[in-house]
Amino acid sequence: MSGREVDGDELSRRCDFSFHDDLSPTQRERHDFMREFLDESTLTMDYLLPGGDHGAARASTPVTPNFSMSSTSAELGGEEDSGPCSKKKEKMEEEDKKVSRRINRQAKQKLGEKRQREPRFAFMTKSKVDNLEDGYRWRKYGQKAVKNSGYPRSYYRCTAQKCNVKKMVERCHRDPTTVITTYEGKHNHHSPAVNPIRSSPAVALAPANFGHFDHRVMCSSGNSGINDMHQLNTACGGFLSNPSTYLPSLTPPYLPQLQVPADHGLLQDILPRMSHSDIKRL
DNA sequence: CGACTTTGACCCGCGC
DNA sequence: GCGCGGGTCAAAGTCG
Repeated sequence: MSGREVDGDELSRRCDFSFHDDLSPTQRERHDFMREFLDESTLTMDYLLPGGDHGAARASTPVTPNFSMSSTSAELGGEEDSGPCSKKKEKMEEEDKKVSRRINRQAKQKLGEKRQREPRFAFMTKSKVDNLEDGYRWRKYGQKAVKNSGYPRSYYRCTAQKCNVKKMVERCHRDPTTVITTYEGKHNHHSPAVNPIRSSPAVALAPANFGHFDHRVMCSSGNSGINDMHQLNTACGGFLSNPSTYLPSLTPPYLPQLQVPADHGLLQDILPRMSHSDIKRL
């Protein structure tokens, strides 16, 4: 990644657990109720950035045919392939690749194909390790420094074929013990068996190692306009009502707080299967 | 040797 | 139009 920094203000806001300025009174009431409930049950849940840009349709800039080929194909096209001059040839091929990539993108733009964003959701986890084991295999494809934060953001893609789920992992700069994991998209396959050799020992699924987490999970959706839990759950592709779809290895007993009995109104959207005794405690 | 990580370069969209 | 920042690509390096 380049040394360019990424604004950490967003992270600051994300780390502000008491944020609910944009909620209506009813939503705020629900929100407060949820907070109260969650605080007592050690599970924290909150909205993040309801006005965030994630998933928001962006106006596409008009395609301008002015991308210059003067220093690439046009220029290179006039040169002769001087046999042993393989370096030159390689350079030409590289340039050609770049140009064709650019042309592809512009062609897509012309066809009105906007870069589409899958719904996203994020959750915060207290953890010593950045990349929490979630049962899927991920390949890191990028990392960027976060502005005003000493911690970089890492970009991962699911390694399964035809599955373009991505996740971003970053540490909250206000609370370095908190890891913010943002998922984008939904897996189109079952979670592969986790290779015990390759998985990090710190995140192995043994309950003993689960002590690295404090069971505090914070869910959010970056989609704008999401202002109640049901919408949030929907936008999360059902994550909240079925977190194991996304976090198969964090199913009970590892995430016991994510269980709730039926018929508890709002709560069941988020905590679908909590035991009666848990509710009684409230 | 394949899978994965690292990292500089690049592209795109947005705000000014 | 320009600069900035988020996100992605892809070559090179590393590891088992």
